[in-house]
Amino acid sequence: MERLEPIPSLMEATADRIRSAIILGELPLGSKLSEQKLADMLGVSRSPVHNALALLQYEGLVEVLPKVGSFVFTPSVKSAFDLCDHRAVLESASLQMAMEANPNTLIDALSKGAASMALAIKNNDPAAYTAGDLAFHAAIIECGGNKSIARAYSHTVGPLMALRTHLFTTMNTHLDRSMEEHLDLIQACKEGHIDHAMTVLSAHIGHLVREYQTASQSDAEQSRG
Amino acid sequence: MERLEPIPSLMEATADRIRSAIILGELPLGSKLSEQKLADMLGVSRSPVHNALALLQYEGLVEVLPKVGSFVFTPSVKSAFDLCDHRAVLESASLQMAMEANPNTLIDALSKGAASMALAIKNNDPAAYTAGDLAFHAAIIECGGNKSIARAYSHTVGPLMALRTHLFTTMNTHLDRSMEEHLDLIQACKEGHIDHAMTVLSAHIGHLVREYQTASQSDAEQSRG
DNA sequence: GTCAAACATGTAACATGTTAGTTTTGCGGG
DNA sequence: CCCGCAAAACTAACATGTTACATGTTTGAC
Repeated sequence: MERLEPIPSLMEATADRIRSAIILGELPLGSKLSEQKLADMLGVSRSPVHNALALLQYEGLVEVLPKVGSFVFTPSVKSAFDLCDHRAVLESASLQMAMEANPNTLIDALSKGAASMALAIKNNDPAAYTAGDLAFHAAIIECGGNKSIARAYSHTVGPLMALRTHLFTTMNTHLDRSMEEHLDLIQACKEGHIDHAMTVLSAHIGHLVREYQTASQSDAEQSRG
Repeated sequence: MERLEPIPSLMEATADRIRSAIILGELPLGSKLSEQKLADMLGVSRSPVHNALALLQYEGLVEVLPKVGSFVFTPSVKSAFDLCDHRAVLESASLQMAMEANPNTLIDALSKGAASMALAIKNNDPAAYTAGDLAFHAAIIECGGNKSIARAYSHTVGPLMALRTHLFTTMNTHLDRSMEEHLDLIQACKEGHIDHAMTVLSAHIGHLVREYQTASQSDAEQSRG
């Protein structure tokens, strides 16, 4: 019999709902999260909300001030850079590990991700593109085969997704260039050029950083204007 | 006025006590942690214990099976490797960042750590040596200046400390070689040879991995014998 | 008028009762 | 003797009452 997925606890379900709300931008950055109000809103008691907020604090999406309250995280430009650099480090290392251990598995997984991204561009479906992008990069980590790195990586996903959403109005993602970089990466892997692949990957994430930077600058200008 | 450090909550204090007990080997690997019994033992109610266990799960020191119980983590050889590799990745990256940003600060911090380690060897004080070692490597991360990486790094510390304790009977740490590697690293930094410094660092952590491996093999043989 | 101390209010942390799910055990049938 | 099933004991998850803390406001002294 197939291993069934564990039934999510109420706490986890609560965390999922709050996380989604943050990532989707329904809860603005920095806004206060009263445990009582969240409990009433979600129709549960305070316990699961309390524990869910603790979990989200570990993920970096929520900041908890003891005895005062919880708030949606307020990322600085620096922290966005840190997240991106961190991600680049983990992905580069995983890419190298994957290429040394089982390059074909990696290339297959990357190709699959790239295919769904290409389809998304064709259909002009940004959400699908983002999903494909996530899968592409998750595949690198997955193929690296290091559980500890995978865990750390997963903790960068939520905050970066939230950033992307909240800066979306001013972010103009260059889908074509992004797509091309992914294909370059696959090509480098196929040719066995690990160093070049790592360079491409770092550059790719570097572009993401620069987009966050310009987006946050635009945001700041809009705030002043 | 200097910023005072925040008073730890009961939950955090509870987590600290359980963490220490695991790292010091008072709670054996894989042993069951009943929330009720821990609460009675520590003289607190179940709530802070429950939340503390959730925190320790996030740190990787305990595994929680919903509705069943919590257990001290049971590291496999693979997971020990993963932790070491992960650490090597984070430290290498931080070393590079620190060398590019403010090499002198880094060298000062490393020298300070190395000094206390040398003193510990002179006094034949293994605990002090471990503390100096921790400070040395923490300094690399600190000087890297990336908060996201620092957070991930801190999550590798507890499990690795616990491993070290539990394998201590069979681990014969080569203090002299370890000390020498640290000094080599500082020298490479002073000369500005970033690549060489990263190589030395990776090799140093690689030695740690190999010690875990031989120690766990000895353990296995003892179990059979 | 200014400053500080008492107070009122709102908050999460903690304690504990209740519920629901899991594991173990013991008994009866094969 | 072994297997299956049922019941009991145990466990954590959840709900909620209580407490202690943080913070903003008012008031009284100077």
